[in-house]
Amino acid sequence: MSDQHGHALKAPSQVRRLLVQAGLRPTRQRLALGQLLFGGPHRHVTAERLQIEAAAEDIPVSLATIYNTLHQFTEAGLLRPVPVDGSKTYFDTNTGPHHHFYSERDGTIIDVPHDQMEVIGVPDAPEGMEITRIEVVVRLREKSSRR
Amino acid sequence: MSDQHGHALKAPSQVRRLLVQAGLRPTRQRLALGQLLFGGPHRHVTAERLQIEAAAEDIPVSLATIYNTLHQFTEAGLLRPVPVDGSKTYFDTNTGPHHHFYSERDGTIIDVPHDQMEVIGVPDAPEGMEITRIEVVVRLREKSSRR
DNA sequence: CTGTGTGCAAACTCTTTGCATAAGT
DNA sequence: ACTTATGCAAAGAGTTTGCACACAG
Repeated sequence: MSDQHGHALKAPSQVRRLLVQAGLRPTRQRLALGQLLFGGPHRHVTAERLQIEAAAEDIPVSLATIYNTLHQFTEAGLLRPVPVDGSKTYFDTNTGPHHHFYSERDGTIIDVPHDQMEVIGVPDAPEGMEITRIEVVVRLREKSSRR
Repeated sequence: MSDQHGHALKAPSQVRRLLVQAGLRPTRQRLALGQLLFGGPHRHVTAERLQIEAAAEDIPVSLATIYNTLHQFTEAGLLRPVPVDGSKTYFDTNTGPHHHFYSERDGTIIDVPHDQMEVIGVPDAPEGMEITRIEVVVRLREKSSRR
């Protein structure tokens, strides 16, 4: 349902519906964060960044609530953590199948459509286990200026 | 060059040479940690685990030194951090091209030989950037106990 | 009203740092 | 001796938790 690898673009009323369907009360904070997350193109955010953006919209939300909300959204399937690197946790609004470019220089994450890059030869999962998903991260660095 | 995807198996004298070549003094602690890391098959360790193992070998090493050493080894190209998930940092003694299984249940990492699993259709790097490497993590969970 | 959500501050985990002491060459 | 490494404890970063108050239904 809805768009998996397109854009998340949701109007305020749609964001409200999203929350309600997930069994989450549409509170001021959750609506604001939901709007920031799903109101535009897909994005990759950290808790810290989201707090800054919320504050800029004159809806200051405590970090505790940001974390609570990010986890609730994740459990509801609206977000997905991206294990790129380092200590910070990134959350991706795109929960569909796709992969990532990761710039080691500035920590930027860029989506790579699923149909553009594919993994072949995936071995069977060990006995009693099953594959949840396959994550591909293409690490980038600044090109060296000589050759 | 040595073996990239075979085993790390090094005798004590070889470990000593490894350190010296990397410009690191072969101290008691570094030799012990080096032996634990490179003395057998390739492995994936956390700082904490390494400390426990060192202590078991009657060479107690402080956590600060463990971290210092892991980073020095990494800079020397003897180790490589594996960005699987979560807050802990895993270090892989296999610095050659290969990929990983990651068990979400117990945090176990298993190597997948590079020639067994391949990524096709990798897009060009953005302007001015180049690809350092491609990380593939196949996430596993216990097979459907429910649904 | 009733119960869930929020904010605050304190707690926690993993990792890093500063500085006095110990060890390698 | 001279220099670099180590250990300790304290500080830091990111994330979590407990509890009183606030707010949505």
